Amino acid sequence: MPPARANDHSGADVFTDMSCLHLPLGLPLEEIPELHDAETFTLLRKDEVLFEQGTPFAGLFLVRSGSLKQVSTIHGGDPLVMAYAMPGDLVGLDAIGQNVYPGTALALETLTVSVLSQERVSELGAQVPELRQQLCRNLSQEVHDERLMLRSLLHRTAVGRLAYFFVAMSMRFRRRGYSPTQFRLALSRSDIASYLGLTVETVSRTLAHFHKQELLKASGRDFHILDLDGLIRLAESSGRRGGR
Amino acid sequence: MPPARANDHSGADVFTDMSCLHLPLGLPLEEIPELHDAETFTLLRKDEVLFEQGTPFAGLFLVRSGSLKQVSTIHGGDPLVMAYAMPGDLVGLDAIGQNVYPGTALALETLTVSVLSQERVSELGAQVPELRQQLCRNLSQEVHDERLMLRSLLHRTAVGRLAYFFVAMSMRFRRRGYSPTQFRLALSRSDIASYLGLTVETVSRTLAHFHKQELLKASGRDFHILDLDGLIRLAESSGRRGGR
DNA sequence: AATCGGCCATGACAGCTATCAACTTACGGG
DNA sequence: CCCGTAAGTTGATAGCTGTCATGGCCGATT
Repeated sequence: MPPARANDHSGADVFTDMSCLHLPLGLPLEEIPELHDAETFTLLRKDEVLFEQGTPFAGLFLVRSGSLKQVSTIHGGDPLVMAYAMPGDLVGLDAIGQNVYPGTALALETLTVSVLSQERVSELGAQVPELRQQLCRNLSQEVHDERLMLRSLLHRTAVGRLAYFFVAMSMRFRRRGYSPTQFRLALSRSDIASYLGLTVETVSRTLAHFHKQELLKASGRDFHILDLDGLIRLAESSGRRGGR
Repeated sequence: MPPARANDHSGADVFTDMSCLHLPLGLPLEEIPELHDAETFTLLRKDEVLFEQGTPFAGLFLVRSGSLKQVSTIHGGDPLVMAYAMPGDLVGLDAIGQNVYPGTALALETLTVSVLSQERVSELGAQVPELRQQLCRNLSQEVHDERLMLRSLLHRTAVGRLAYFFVAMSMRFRRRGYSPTQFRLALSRSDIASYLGLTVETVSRTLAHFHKQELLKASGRDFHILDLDGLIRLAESSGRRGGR
């Protein structure tokens, strides 16, 4: 655990580790100068939307502080929590397919982002062609990781899903230079449940179970991982469906 | 609510949108001449592998006849069926992230593919820069669709998952110009189960259920959809997890 | 300070599905 | 033609988890 600090842009090739379980579309492309010295900061308060599902692509956003969730609604059904973005994550990349944002980005708390407008993105893409390629690669990589994660979640029980979730979160925080064992998630239980395909009650019960097993202590939205290896073990083995 | 329009992706129903649920990485990019007059055909018999998980990217493959499945193994766990490719599908695109094939491609029956070697791909990418972009877009699109599908599958019961599966298959066949109500899948029940995160028994029972309801008749690997609308209704509503 | 409402936890119960097991069917080889 | 193995089906059972209902906790508003 590198004793990194809050606004850590060190971006030193973080991707050497297969970036397993990289939930949102976060990229280590913070070397883009435009993202740093930009006075193009935006501030949002809780529950304010950064962009809405279905609106045309307007730009990318780098989370500076706070966090947001991305939710997609199918068909007027329930909105599904698709991703959680924390400081350092780049948001909006998944709009490149349709030139439309596939989900609504909603601030979970006071949030500041720096904006990379569409024009700026195009410019950059033209100026530095390898950037586009790099972006594409990273997107592809992330998205593939997530696909794998989702497929294995399909085969896992609630215990396995939540273990997987916290292991993933732990890795993300570690990568960002924060403590991998103690962190705060702005997501509600309900958000977590939606994200994992469970119900609030099951999430609650499973957290209580983890607590009893001395694996993870949750109080409100603060989490303290006591036995990461135990969680990893659960995440890997605790699937019950379609074993073989 | 914004006047949802072409932004369907979200709003509009997932099924009318053609590209949704496009299980494998199939692209309509058959305009590439190299793919047509290529004498670079390869023939594989059942159970032979086209490429193995973890091997470096060597090229793309266009399925000409037969079909294959792509399976990924995590951690020495059970192999998961990730995708099913039928004639017209382009396979191997998901290797661009890591330059490594993320899964093993296995022929489900006698299979012919035309090969687009890595060099050829690079050449083409250089010659026609918009091709690369197009490819990237399509990949992104597909992968996002699949992400949405997987997330909603997480919230669905066996009935919902299988209904979803067959509706998706129906769409794919329709897109390819085949009958959307009668088709043959080379996938075994076990493959389908793995693909959907269920067990063989549940798949079997659910198919029997569909049969009784006059929704879908399955005999062996031949499927005959009797009530597509009914299946769509099930696919959309038959989720039980995390309602709100 | 009191109240209201959202979030969270917990219990009871029912429904769904994995598991185990037995059986049938399909298919390929001797 | 018979048999052996794999694939598919069906049944019984147990376990997990969704649903419904209750109560506590906390923050926000009055």
